[in-house]
Amino acid sequence: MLDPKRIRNEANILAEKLRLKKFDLDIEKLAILDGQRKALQLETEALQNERNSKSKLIGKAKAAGEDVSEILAGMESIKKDLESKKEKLDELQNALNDYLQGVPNIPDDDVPAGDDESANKIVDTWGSPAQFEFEIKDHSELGEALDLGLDFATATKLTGARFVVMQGHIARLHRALIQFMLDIHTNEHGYRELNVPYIVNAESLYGTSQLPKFGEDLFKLEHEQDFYLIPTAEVPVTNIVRDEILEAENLPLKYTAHTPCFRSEAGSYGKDTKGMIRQHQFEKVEIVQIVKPSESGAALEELTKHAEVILQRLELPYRKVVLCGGDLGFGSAKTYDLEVWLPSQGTYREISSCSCFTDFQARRMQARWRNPDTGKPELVHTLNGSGLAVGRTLVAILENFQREDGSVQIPAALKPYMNGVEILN
RNA sequence: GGAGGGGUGGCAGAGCGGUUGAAUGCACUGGUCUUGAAAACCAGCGAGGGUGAAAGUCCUCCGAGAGUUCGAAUCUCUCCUCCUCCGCCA
Repeated sequence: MLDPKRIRNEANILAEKLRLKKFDLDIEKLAILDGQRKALQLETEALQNERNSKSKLIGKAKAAGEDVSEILAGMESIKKDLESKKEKLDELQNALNDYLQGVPNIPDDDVPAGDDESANKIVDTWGSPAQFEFEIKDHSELGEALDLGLDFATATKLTGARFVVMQGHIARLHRALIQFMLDIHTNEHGYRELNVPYIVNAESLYGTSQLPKFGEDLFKLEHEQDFYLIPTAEVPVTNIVRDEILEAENLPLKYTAHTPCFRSEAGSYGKDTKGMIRQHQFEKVEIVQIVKPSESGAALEELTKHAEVILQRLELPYRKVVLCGGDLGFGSAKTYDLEVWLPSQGTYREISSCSCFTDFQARRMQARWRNPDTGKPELVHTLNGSGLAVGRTLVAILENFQREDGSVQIPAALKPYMNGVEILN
């Protein structure tokens, strides 16, 4: 959520910036609503004040044994008046709040303009795609051909479309990737490893802004309480700081967690129907940082680098792109996508998305730090990125390290995790 | 699942219908004292919001929500959550 004060004071500037994100800020509607709010709030609070001071008078008078009927006389009308005003005020504030909840974050100044992904800018390219002397296969062909490999048919029986069963060496490779990623982030990049709930409440989803706008992407549980399966570890991990005031010396907080992610993938029916690219359940190693506002720009660069290291160690060719305004996520001020080379598609596909949310999530969560310069609680900045999406990393390895006979070489960096297995066949 | 007891400021812990946003202690910040530190003493010290140029001022918040009342941290109801005991269980 944006700062309501800022919207009040700089509506035109913000509207201009939000146009980059293809969002049309309704300044007029906001001005009207806020004008009504202001008037009504003043009246309501004046009435509350009157009620409070008269009630205190009654208390005093009673203690002194005096007659209170005179003071009591006007109270009934104040009460009624207050009740109706309060109700209207609540309605107004809800309407304002609903609107503000739907306003996306302001893009950073260096975010390129553009309507869709075609306007994203390539920042960096690492490695070069291998040249194959034979006809290449895609990951599902490769995986299904393996004796102990990918088994989509069984998963369909067990559950339905967009799930997979991994067997034997592939399952091990999947597990090895998780260990490998977590080890690097904890040992080399300074993140604390967390194990978190895979089910969260609605409040947490509001905090990181999956709700109220993106509820259709979530799996909701049938339960007395509003419980949801997490769509990403970002939700439980970032919400750790919800309603907290952090001490400056404890910042930055750097967390990593491996979790499954559950997405209903509503509205993506035609896309990536084959294979493991888009599943209802996949696993991810997430990295999250909670930082002082002045440090969030540098933190995004660092965090993205941390995700890149994984790709480099795995010898997977990739490129780094900065998302243009139109492609930027709802809460993000700036996002780098890391895209890995997929030989079967002859293109780069997203394998990590690293974003800085500035104070957007922090305001929703009331996640603050005590600024020693002011002594006051101020909002933190939050960042997160995939480091990396495990299923897609597995796909990339299968495809990039495939050999003519359909076997797959394991990248050297994973050898310590594979119990001697060097080739999948 | 059953039975009982709790949830108050950074922490501990009073308050159980009226001048209580909340005693007291610890912690923290500033000051006095001291060569310096400690101790002692004095003062300050929750969060969110409105309004205002500012000083200030007003409103809201004692797990959450609803209710009773002129007035609720205090009374009633529902929910959440924690602890102890019993049962079941990976």
